[in-house]
Amino acid sequence: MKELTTRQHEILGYIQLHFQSESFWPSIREIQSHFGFASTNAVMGHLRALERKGYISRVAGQARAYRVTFDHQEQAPDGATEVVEIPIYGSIAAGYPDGVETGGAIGSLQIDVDTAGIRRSRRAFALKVRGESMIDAGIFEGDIVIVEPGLPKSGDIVAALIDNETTLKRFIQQGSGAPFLKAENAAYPSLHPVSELVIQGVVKAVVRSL
Amino acid sequence: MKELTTRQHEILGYIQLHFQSESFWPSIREIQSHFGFASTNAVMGHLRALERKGYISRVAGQARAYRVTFDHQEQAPDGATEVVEIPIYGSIAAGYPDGVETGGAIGSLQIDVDTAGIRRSRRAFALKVRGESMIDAGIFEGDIVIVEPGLPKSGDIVAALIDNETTLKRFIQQGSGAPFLKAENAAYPSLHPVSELVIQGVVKAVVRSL
DNA sequence: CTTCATAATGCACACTTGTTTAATGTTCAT
DNA sequence: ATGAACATTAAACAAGTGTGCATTATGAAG
Repeated sequence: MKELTTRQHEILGYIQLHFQSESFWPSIREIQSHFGFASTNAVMGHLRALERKGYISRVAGQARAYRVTFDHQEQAPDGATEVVEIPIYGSIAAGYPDGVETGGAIGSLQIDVDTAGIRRSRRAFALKVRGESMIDAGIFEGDIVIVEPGLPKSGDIVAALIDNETTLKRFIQQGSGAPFLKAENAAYPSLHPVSELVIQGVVKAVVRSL
Repeated sequence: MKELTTRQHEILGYIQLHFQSESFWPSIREIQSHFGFASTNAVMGHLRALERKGYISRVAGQARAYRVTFDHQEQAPDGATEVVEIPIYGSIAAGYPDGVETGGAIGSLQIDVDTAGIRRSRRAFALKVRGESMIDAGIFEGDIVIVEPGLPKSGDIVAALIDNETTLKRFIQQGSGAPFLKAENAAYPSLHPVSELVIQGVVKAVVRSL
């Protein structure tokens, strides 16, 4: 594939951008005005060059009738990042999620381990958030949190089993004192739990579909 | 969504098919001759109907300048959700979110299309969020938003190009009035942009690594 | 030094294409 | 039967749009 000059590169970039945002191609005069040319022929020359070099293909005489044949924006070569499938639970009834029987799962998602911030070795799971106790931490009802089993550090958001129900709270441990759980919502009280505190895991990522 | 008549359905099918195979839209006369109409006005009526019912959106007076807003047919045939790789940009400088300079990507993430709420056909990209203008919508600095190029509906969060910088705002259009952009942070003003508003895409998902 | 590709101006032409107005006939629910 | 939405014909207009020719200038290659 022949190289493009700077100007040709800009033109190709613009028409692809225009196509992406408008879903139809720019006319020659639209390209002209975008680049501030005084003549449509400046554009013509570049389009001819792009076609000659094989980047686009045009239909002669017809309006906005062309296509980008060579996709200029190459894909990032597949990195070493690994994609894992994570089951989504609506709630986790009694203690730890069963990783084996996925009967309770209400769905699943796939995401690469780097983005989710998890290790493949641990069995991560996901929860669909109910309630608004973490709203001040930017976690809303309907969001999906990815939880990795493990011990929390102070400040982590954890999935904790309280009254037989999984709840999201911020885990706080000051000095060597007893840890407590803080709801990130001014309307909710903090919990100073007794010994019966079961931490199911640490929230590693939040995914929200809009 | 209002129902389509048989004829309207055929027309919509044809223009989508034409777009798929040619990557640009058919002109009115091309539609006309494909269906054997004796008058361009037969097509005009159907296009008006399709636009009125919200299936397409047209640019008045311009050639082949429209788009299909509601994707009528086309459904993923495979039950297995598909994982796509999405490039992450730190910012989009001069209006080229594509890989014109692939160096712009600061990473990539992989996620299944269902969770991200995107279509594989569109070229989605991701942005690392800077600033706090969307804090009230639960989008914080450092979050990653997945953006799909396309036209926004009122209430959508969009990536918009303002002063040569990509910014997240909520897109509001009341009735048929001019749209404006609203920051989801009480400390930030709303923007009533002039015509030079470039919407780079609609935010479909938010991913936060903790 | 000449030649060639790139880059751009200026202008006019002609085809492409969207749009309008006027009319006719159909189907369908009220 | 009556209005409303649908379907289509017909002719003409105006704007959108691609294209050609003439011309100038620059930098790299031969």
